[in-house]
Amino acid sequence: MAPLPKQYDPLQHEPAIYKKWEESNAFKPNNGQPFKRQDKKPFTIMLPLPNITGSLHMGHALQYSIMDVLIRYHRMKGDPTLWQPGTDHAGIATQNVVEKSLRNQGISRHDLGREKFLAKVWEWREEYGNQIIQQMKRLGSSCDWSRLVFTMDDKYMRAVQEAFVRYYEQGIVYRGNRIINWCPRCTSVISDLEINHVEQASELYTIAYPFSSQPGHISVATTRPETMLGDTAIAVHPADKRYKKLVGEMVIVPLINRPIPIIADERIDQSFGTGAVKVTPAHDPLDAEIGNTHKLPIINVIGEDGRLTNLAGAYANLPLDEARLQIINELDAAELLIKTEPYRHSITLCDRCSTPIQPLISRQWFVDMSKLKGATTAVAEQEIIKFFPPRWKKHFINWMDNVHDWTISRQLWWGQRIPAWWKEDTRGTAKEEGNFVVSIDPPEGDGWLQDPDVFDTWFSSALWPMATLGWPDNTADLKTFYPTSVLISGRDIIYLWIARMIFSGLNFMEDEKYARPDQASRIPFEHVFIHPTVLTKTGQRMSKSLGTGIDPLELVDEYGADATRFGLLHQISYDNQAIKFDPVSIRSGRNFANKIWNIARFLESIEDRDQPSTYADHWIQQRIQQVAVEVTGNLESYKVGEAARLLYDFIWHDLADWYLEILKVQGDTKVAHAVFRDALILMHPFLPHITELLWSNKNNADLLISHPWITNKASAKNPPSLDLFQDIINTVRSARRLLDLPTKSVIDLYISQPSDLAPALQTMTHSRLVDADASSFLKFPLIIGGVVGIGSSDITADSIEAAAKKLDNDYNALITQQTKYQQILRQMTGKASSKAITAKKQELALLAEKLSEIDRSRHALQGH
RNA sequence: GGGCGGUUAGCUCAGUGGUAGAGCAACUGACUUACAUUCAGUAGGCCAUAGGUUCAAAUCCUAUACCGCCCACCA
Repeated sequence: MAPLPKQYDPLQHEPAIYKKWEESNAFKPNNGQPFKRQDKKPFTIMLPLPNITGSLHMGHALQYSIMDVLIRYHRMKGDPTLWQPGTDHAGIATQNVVEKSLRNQGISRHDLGREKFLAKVWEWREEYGNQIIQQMKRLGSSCDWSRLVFTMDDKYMRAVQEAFVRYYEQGIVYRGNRIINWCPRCTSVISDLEINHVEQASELYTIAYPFSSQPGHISVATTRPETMLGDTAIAVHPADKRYKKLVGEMVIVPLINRPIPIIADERIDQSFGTGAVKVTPAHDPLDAEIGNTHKLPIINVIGEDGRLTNLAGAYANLPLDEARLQIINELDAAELLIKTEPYRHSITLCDRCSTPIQPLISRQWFVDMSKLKGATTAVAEQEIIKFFPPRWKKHFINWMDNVHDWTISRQLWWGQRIPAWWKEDTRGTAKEEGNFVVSIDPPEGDGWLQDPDVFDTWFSSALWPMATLGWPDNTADLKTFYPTSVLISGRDIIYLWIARMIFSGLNFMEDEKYARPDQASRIPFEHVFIHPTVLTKTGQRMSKSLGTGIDPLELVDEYGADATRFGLLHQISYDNQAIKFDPVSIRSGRNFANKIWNIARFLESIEDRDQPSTYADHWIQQRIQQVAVEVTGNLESYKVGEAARLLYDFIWHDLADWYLEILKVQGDTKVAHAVFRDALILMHPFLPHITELLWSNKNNADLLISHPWITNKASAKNPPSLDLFQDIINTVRSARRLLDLPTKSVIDLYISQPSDLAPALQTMTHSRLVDADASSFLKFPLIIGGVVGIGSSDITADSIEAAAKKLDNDYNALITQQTKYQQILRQMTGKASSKAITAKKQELALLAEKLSEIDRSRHALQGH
């Protein structure tokens, strides 16, 4: 084999290695072999399905790195391992993207019509929809690509429809006319989870509503005067003394002269504004509830186009902001506008397009959460599903406790059509019951029209763990891989997706057909691992629109996939909710890969020798066993960052800095090769490409990706320690600096304890060991006890003085410490555990020893 | 309005009861034949503040401040 270059070039190797894996079938569970009677439980991760509009960002890069580490670890452990990939049609997001590109050509989707528009979306999807899959591969993700699923595959859509029909039959899905969040720009309803509350400067208007049968008025504060056209009551708190007598009176809505009653309701806050509130049941969620209680009429004055409706009389068709201006002006002219004051309050915006949301009443499909939340909360509460880190359990339960019914219909074109049928196609006229049929196929007979609406994207992705495995059929895959092992995600989709998968799974797997006797067998996954969010170095959110994003693929191109993965993983901690990403860590990942590369080069270059094992050989063997145990433990508990750091420190410091330096002089090369081989195994999940490459360079017949993990237990109770050796070397090195000895001059060295690493010691310190402690030697105490003596003709009077000063300083520092420790020991006596006291006494003994060593050294110095 | 995180060296972060660590940056030295994407070393911290528990607190408890995130129907 040609000699390896000094520097590892990841770009030259990574794609070819990936190809080798793909061709080997390693990504498939059991290497693609049919399942026999499995003794081992499968390990399965469902990929949080990326949108087809997506391209890889930093958050993905981290998430996929974590998942790939766990997948590869379990695969090597011998678990039948499945990483199920797929993409999401992403209704609103995709429709918006395609609409935007059409708009650039001056076309609206309405110009094309539904069918032609959908054809365009499919075209777009063909071209760009799998971009992120390619990017995942570049990162080394070992998904089973043969199972790639798209949420609008025929089979998947069938499952979605099936779920809807079953929910309907169970009475969980219903069609209702209720107040919902309407986005005028998306022209669709959206769910409570797809809105954002943003604080904004605005005005609070106080408006006079005159009494109808007496002089005077009642004052009402509002931030949205235009909704007054839909007012059907004024509400006050029943205990409010100011208004008690007025309850039951009628007032006139200004400008439109509609009489409405004053009602009493406990939901009113007496302390806010005037304590009297206008009630607009059609356009405010709280008002809708109040209206419902008091059986108030509902007047829809805001339409789905964001303009006022015909019910707004003279204001019909006006855009909202214009209507507001006009109404304020007219109120002012009529002297009914009492005051206008600046006011900060939060408005709701569409999560997708930041358009202000209009609450309005509309006929939509809903999932009745009251029927699902109990079981869902229970599996979290009883830890049938476990959260990592555990604090997310509380978040989850809290959200479930307060969850509202879920609006699942969307007025979009791109998506999965709702399988409901009726005779008239005018939406809204279909009655709640009796006037439509819910079934996958159209009902018998002519004239049935399908509901034009599509499902919320999350309704379909909620079925992901089941539907990708073949549900509603009770397939072999479903039997084998469901429940999956762990769901790994950022915290942003805990409610949008994770919660919905859980209640979908619990509900649909209950059917006898699946033979799932308890909740533990129905849940979609056993663990939920919430990983940190990736922020910019300054703690900002990474976003394309803010220009704060960093493209992970650029990092991959510059430093390689392994370096990018490792750099990210090295930065995370199990308990952290966010990392401030610094690209320097990727460079350091690249350096680490290079370090590994050069360790391999070095091991290639040394000749095998038949030397007996040294103490260092035993030490490194024990160390890697320990590391293997700790890394394994960390991976089992999702401490991926901790595992990465452990490996980094072991490889760089223990193995390269110490062991290999010793090996240059003495030691068993067989041990070195074996330890490095084990290190490659342990590092493979983190740096899959370079480890695979070096593995094959070592003429291993198998692929590392499929090689068994190290499962030995750490054996030695008192593992050998290199402390003394390291202490000697460090002490000699700093003594050299102190004495200003030329780097290359060979010194005489006496050590108080013998070492079987004497040859290495001499080389690493440029010294010649001597048996006896000559009186002319300068003595330096070791940290762990003992002393080294240094003799050299290069020692000058100046350097002796410097050494004396240093020793004095050290001595004084130790005296201070000794005093402190003695005091602590006195405090501890009689109160602390005997173990702690013994430890403290030992520390003191060591201190005393060091002090006397220094003292002797000082005396010796004075002799010079 | 509620909840959850965080606050440790210039920067990014480890460290869950025994008196503080790493990497990067800075500074000093070295092209030591695996690696200058390297090696050896130096310096740098009242562990946010105030109380409390304890022989002993960065660590446990309580408040406060600041930063971040999540949830929420205050017109």
